[in-house]
Order: sequence, then C-alpha cells, then structure tokens
Amino acid sequence: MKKQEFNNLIYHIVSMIPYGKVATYGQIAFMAGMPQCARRVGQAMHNAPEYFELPCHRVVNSKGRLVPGWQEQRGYLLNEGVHFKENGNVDLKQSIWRWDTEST
DNA sequence: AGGTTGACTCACC
DNA sequence: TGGTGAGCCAACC
Repeated sequence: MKKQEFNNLIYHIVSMIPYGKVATYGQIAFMAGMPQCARRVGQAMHNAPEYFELPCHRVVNSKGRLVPGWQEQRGYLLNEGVHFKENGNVDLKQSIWRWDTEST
C-alpha cells in the first residue's frame, strides 16, 4: 500500500526532528522527495497514531503557525525552549530545524 | 461522480 | 514574517 509507505516515510522524518526545534511540512515533504506533497504530510500527521511517539508538535507550517484546535502543541514547544512570537506563532527564524546546516 | 475542505506552499505586497 | 489569492492533491460528504 503506497500511501501507507508514504506515511511511514513521513513519520520517519518527523521522528528525527531534534529537541527544541521545529520543521515545516514543506521541509518534511522536501526531505521525503515530494516538495509538492506538503498537504499530504499534514494528512499523514493527522493520521499518525499517538503510540507512534511522533514529535508532531514540532511540525508547523511555513509561517510558523501551530495546529488549529491543538493548544497543547504550544505548551510542548514552550517546554522544549522553542521561541514564540507575540501572535502565538513559533519564531521560525530561531527554532526552525536547519537539517542541512546542522553538520558544521 | 461532483463539490467542499484541509495539520500546506508560493507569489505578491 | 504574514494576510490574501491561487494552485495543489487526497479525503470526505
């Protein structure tokens, strides 16, 4: 089942997001090799069972907006030291996961 | 089968 | 960065 495999791939990438960092759907989709499938990443996230232990709270959109209807997400990120803006969005410029520049 | 929605992104400003 | 408009793809009704 390809769709399941796709989700599995997404889960794998999401599970490797470092503590105190956040990743965008487009970023994950890009890493998955499908930069246009950002929306499907979101669907995969919503489909992600809780027992997957996925740090889906570290996944935000391009503008750093959190998941609508999930206030706990902000608490998790705050607890991890993620910077937030006054408008309630994460500070992407500081907490974005730069997976391609982390290997200094 | 057809229309709407959505855990999105890019272009524009 | 971020509100709006338009494109995008799968799921849902």
